[in-house]
Amino acid sequence: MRLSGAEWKVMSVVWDRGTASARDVLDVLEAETEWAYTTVKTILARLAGKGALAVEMRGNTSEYQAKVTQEEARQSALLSLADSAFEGSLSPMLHFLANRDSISKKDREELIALLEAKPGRPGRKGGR
Amino acid sequence: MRLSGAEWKVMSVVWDRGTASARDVLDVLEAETEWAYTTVKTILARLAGKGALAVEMRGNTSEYQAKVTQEEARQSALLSLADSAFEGSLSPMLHFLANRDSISKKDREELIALLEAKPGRPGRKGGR
DNA sequence: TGACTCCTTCTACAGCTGTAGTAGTTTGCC
DNA sequence: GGCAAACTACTACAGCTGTAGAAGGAGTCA
Repeated sequence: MRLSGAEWKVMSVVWDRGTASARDVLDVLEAETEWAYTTVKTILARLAGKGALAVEMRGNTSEYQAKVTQEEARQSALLSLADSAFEGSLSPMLHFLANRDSISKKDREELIALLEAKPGRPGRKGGR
Repeated sequence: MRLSGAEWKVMSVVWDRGTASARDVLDVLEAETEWAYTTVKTILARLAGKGALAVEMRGNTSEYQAKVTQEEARQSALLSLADSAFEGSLSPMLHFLANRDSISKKDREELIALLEAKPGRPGRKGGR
């Protein structure tokens, strides 16, 4: 499930709200975009078309609901970026990020804690 | 500098070799793609057009050389992904990655070492 | 000098993305 | 019951991407 830039914006609103109409999405995005109502509709339709959203008519209004989780979408975006830009694996990406000096001390500490907290997980594969 | 999937493949070869002709690129990529020679040429031309590559004629052959580093390209790809999918900041992305249980024990240890090795950099902000 | 081979530039075309407009249907209100 | 508001479905169109084909110049070898 590959999402385009505009699709991410729309999905974010739906993830946030659980369920949303085109109007809801537009109301939220009005702050950051200048989209016309029909632009939102088009993107929603495309998302429904590719199976990212479920649509249900309520009265004369379509209500949209996410069929993929944000986690899943994020993961697949990261994998796809790793694939094109980081030799296909997440770990060079992590290394790259961990090396950035734009990471704050606080972040670093949190991350260390996170990484240390993870269980050993010796042989397990095919997670989730 | 936004690179498309095909452009990443081509840039990778150029980064690897320092300088490359279309033929060189094709030779390397023949293993993983089935591109025609002219496909490679098209992508090279687009990359030159957007300033990612410099071109120099040597005999009757164009030699291409990277004008952006892999680091820069990776960074901007990550920023752009962070922007669309992770609320605009790298740290949720790092958190997300660090939380994946697909990270090997070895990676975790390396990362912890990396993160711990970074200097304190106390008050500095607005990085790079 | 002609046939190959290799390289170049130009052109093409379909699918995806951003961004809507138009027209037709429902609905709520006076 | 009719009009405005809101919704829907359909259509459009330009720019980007993947993927080439065609045509033509140049070096090379018999």
